Amino acid sequence: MRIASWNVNSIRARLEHLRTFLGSASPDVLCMQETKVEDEKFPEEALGDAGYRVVYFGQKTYNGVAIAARYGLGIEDVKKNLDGDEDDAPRRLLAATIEGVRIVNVYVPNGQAVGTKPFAYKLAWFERLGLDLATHHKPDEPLLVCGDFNVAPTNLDVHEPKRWEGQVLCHPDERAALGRLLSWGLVDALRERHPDEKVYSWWDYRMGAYRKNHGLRIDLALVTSPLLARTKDVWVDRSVRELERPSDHAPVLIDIGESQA
Amino acid sequence: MRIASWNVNSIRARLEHLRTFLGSASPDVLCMQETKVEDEKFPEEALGDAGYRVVYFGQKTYNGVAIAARYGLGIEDVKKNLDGDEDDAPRRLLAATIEGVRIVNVYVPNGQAVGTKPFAYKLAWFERLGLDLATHHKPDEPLLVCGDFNVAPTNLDVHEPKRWEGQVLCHPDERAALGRLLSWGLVDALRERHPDEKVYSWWDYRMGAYRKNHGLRIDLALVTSPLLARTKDVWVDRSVRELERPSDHAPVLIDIGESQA
DNA sequence: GCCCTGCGGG
DNA sequence: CCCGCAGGGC
Repeated sequence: MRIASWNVNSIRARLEHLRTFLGSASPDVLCMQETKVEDEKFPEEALGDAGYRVVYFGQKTYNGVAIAARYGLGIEDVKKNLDGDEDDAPRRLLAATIEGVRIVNVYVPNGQAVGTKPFAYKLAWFERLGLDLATHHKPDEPLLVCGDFNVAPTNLDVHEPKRWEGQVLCHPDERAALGRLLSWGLVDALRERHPDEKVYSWWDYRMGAYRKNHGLRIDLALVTSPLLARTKDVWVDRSVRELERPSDHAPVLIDIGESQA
Repeated sequence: MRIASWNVNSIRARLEHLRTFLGSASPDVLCMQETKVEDEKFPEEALGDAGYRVVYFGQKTYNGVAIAARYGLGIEDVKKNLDGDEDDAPRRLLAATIEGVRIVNVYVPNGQAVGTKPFAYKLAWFERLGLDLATHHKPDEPLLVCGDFNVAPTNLDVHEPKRWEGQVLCHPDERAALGRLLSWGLVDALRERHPDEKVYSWWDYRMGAYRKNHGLRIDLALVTSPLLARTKDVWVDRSVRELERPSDHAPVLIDIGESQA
């Protein structure tokens, strides 16, 4: 089973690229972030025409998450947002079980700048995500937590660590929060498979960052040990980041083999 | 010599279509309206790459006119706006002499709604245009006045005259104003050559008007008798109106033969 | 830079 | 329906 995660930066602005990606990478499941569309206006038909059933949880202008799965795959036990989130909370989490794999699709708050209220909200959101996982799951279940984490785990995941040191996306407090999440029983699958590779998933639209490969790896696939054992490979597909008017993120993909149970 | 007139509805939003049109119709001269760009930001290079020299007279957001002529053709005696227009007047007229033909490129005010102040301004603009022509030209000169006139000359130029009766673009006062312009010594070249054809040049973006061919002919090529004698044909080229994200107008083209003088 | 939301103009 | 613009987010 191939699962992809992609911050599309507006699903309506990215429909053509979405078709291109589904056609070329052919994932069985696609987790999307920053769909930026309320559910009533979600382009369900376009996904259907491409051969995917989709569940979505979005809002106007900001945030919004969705999971598309190839027709024939069941999408079970859908969960929206974190426990305790009010109805008007930013829509940042969508979880579902597909082919026995629990998939938690997250769009972690960006945090704006270190020391701000949004930054505190981001750190708290990480803690609440940890609580959520501990409440509903165990580290020995096949669980994938993927999405835009808005944190580069280590300096290996940053093109120019000096320039980013202490900045939002690279701050020790964010890395520690991610670390606590991992310590529960998750592994950063790409880094596990490719311990030394410089791989990025996001390049700022500004300053010609993509052209210069000034990127960060902030889109992650975290897996429990039973899923890690089934993981064949993890990689970033830059092809859609090369197109005209792309999302600022490239998709992360993970190939998972059959369960031996 | 082939001269085209096209309301592009933002030249920057239409650059790709513009290249397509110049490549397929291959006009020697292209008069554009609603360029919607200040002169400092005019995409002169794109036109140059396509093989055209260009003069322009535009402003931010609204209006704006330009004339492109194939390299090798001279662009002489450029005139901007009507006599008496202040510097801050809407930029709606650009005239130039090319290959001995005086070309007056106009974007007549829309008029918004009958009875409004903009409507009165539109009627006054027509009168001032007439004065301008009478001041600077004679009906026995080779003169072309082309552009978006925002008037459908007769009900033959309207897909559903009943629905448009008395409305702006079809109101008797506008038609009379256009009539006075013609009475000075101009002929509606397309109608002269095709007396009974239903031909439209503009279709509202809304209500699927193009799909239903609910159009109006408001883009005109008016010629003096010496030019009429040289006119081989006049037509509307719908090809660029069929593309994705088109202008709401289609170009009008006129083919003019060599002077016998 | 590129996305969103309104708004005003057509 | 499709432009432009301004303002905010990332």
